[in-house]
Amino acid sequence: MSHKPLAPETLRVVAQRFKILSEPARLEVLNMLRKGPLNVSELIEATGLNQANLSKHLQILHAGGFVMRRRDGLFVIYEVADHSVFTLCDLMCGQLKRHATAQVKQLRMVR
Amino acid sequence: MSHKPLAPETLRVVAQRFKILSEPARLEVLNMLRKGPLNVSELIEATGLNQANLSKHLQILHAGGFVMRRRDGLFVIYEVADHSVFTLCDLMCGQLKRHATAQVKQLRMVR
DNA sequence: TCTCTATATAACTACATAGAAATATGAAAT
DNA sequence: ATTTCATATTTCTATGTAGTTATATAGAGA
Repeated sequence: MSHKPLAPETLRVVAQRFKILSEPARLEVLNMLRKGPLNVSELIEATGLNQANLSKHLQILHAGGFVMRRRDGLFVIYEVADHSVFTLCDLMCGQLKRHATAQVKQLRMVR
Repeated sequence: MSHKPLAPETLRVVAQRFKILSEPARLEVLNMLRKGPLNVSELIEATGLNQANLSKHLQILHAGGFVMRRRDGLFVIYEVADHSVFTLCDLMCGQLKRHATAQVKQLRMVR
């Protein structure tokens, strides 16, 4: 009756990737990069995050392979590595809407 | 040049949903429920989680609308509410594989 | 070389949460 | 009513990490 157990290691690495997307700041960074590459200074302006904090988030996104980077003189330019991340976000939004709708219906039944 | 800013509230709730999926234990619970509904006792056995801990994870999954529950006598039966969560996981796995492959290629270039 | 600018890292604090143990709730059965 | 079983909740501890400040690195130019 039980389902084939996924390797604990698999569960860990997948969960870890979800964790990277579980910060509003990082989602905003990805969203800002949706239209195209930006350097760190532009991202500071676009997101309002302070330099050190943004840099940390960028390292995390980069380590997870969500963004690529290249140096251009003094600047470092970041860009989305895998646009399927936006598919993920859209799916998540869809679930969110369905869940919210279900909750509203539930409330209506109570009244 | 900057992208349309998403409402901070939107970013927060989407990030919060990703956070729910960012725990190996919760992913395992969902995976165990993939084939069909199970009660808590069966889930304890299937996952190896202790009762209190599993119960907490189930509350979190339920609050997020990932699972539904119903009582059956002494038992409480949980079931996946929205199977699109598995689409999310599959997408994440795909990204993971591409990222891993890219890293291997990168290593080859260094040698 | 020294200096300036852009970005990264270290060190720290504050807060969130996973896990475990103890206790509470709730439904059935005697 | 009380006992028993299944599940939920509370309380506590330990760990992880976001944000901030201060400092380090790296490249460009004088």
